[in-house]
Amino acid sequence: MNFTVDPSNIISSVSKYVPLKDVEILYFTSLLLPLKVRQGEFTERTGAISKGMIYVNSGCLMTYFTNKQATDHVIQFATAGWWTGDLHSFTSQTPSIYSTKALADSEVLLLPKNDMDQLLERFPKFERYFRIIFQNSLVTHQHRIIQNFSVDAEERYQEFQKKYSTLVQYVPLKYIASYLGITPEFLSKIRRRQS
Amino acid sequence: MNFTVDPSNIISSVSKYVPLKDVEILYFTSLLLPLKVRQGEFTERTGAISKGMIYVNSGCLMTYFTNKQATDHVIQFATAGWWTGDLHSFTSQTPSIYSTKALADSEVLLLPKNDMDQLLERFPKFERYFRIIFQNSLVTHQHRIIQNFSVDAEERYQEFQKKYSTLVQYVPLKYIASYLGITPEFLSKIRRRQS
DNA sequence: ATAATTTCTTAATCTAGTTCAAGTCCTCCG
DNA sequence: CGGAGGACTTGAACTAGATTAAGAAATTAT
Repeated sequence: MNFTVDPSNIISSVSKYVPLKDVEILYFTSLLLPLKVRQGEFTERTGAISKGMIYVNSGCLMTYFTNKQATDHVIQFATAGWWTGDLHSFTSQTPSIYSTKALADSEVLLLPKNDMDQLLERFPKFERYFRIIFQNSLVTHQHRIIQNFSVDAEERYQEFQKKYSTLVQYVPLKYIASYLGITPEFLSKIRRRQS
Repeated sequence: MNFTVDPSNIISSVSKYVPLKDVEILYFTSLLLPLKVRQGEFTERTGAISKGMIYVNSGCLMTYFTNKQATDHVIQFATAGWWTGDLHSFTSQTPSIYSTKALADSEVLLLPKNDMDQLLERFPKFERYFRIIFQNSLVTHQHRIIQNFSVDAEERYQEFQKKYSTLVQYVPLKYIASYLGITPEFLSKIRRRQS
């Protein structure tokens, strides 16, 4: 381990849902692999098996899917305090169909599958934590599906601006377009209309 | 309780992920509220707070969202062995924005919020079960978002037919259209093309 | 600085999917 | 049995958003 990351962020994130004892904190943090990722670098790559769940300590990453026509589709942005990665590849330990890339210099904590399994085995308390994390994420995903069906691109962009006002400043517009499910050209049109 | 439901389905569903002792089975099933729902009846309604997590023992339900323009958007179908309901309303105990309706005469098991909380408190083993359920569901939802962005309606319909071949027979086409994010008229066109 | 590359915008053309309106087919119910 | 309402289809007109191609602006590298 060539550098360390202050684990206080992730600990307080977990503590929001389950109270932790010192021994649990110690064991949990011992499993986390700190990683520095420079802007443009990848933590996960299409075709490779997921290295683990990724907790963003600082910076910003995005996860996207590349289809047969070689167009990218952003499925999520993750800023400090979020978990990201390819949950499917992680769960099934099969080659990933997603890539995860840093949009800014970032510090992340990696929790490999085996280590997570052992963590959950030894301290079932963490089952609760991840159950809540996944449950909340599920609500968000359902909301996004509805939104994509029942709201037009312009309104979706406005909601995005509200919800991710910090991101809007440094995430390239083409990725925002992709996240919204439209082309960069069309996002341009929307932006002109607005001003 | 005016009738009972054989709990062997739900027990074997849970047992697939966590081994259960008799006392756990007994307690768990004691919490489940059996409900008979006739075709066309609702288990959940927009504006009301979620009654609980809904396990489908037999039959088929659908959950949908109605937007300001009064158009329905199906977010999921649930057949035997699936959980359904409005997870957001369930989690936050706020009024639901979804409705859940039976597409066929069905038997469901209701797990109210308080009871689930107590279950998880008393037997943390169930945290694991629901963690896995939510984790898998999350993977499915991510896949659906990607699919809606990168695959056209015709291909989406074909995938649907493969994946839900049992449903296709008795779910009205307009609901399938809604699930796919298109109008019934356009689905009609797609179907004509195919034959 | 200047060149090179990527990002963003603009405009013209095109298309997947919508809307509206009408008609057919089913099913269920008195 | 007939009729009433919902489910499905058809077609014509329309529109949100895609595609293509080009240029302007911003970053990055040399």
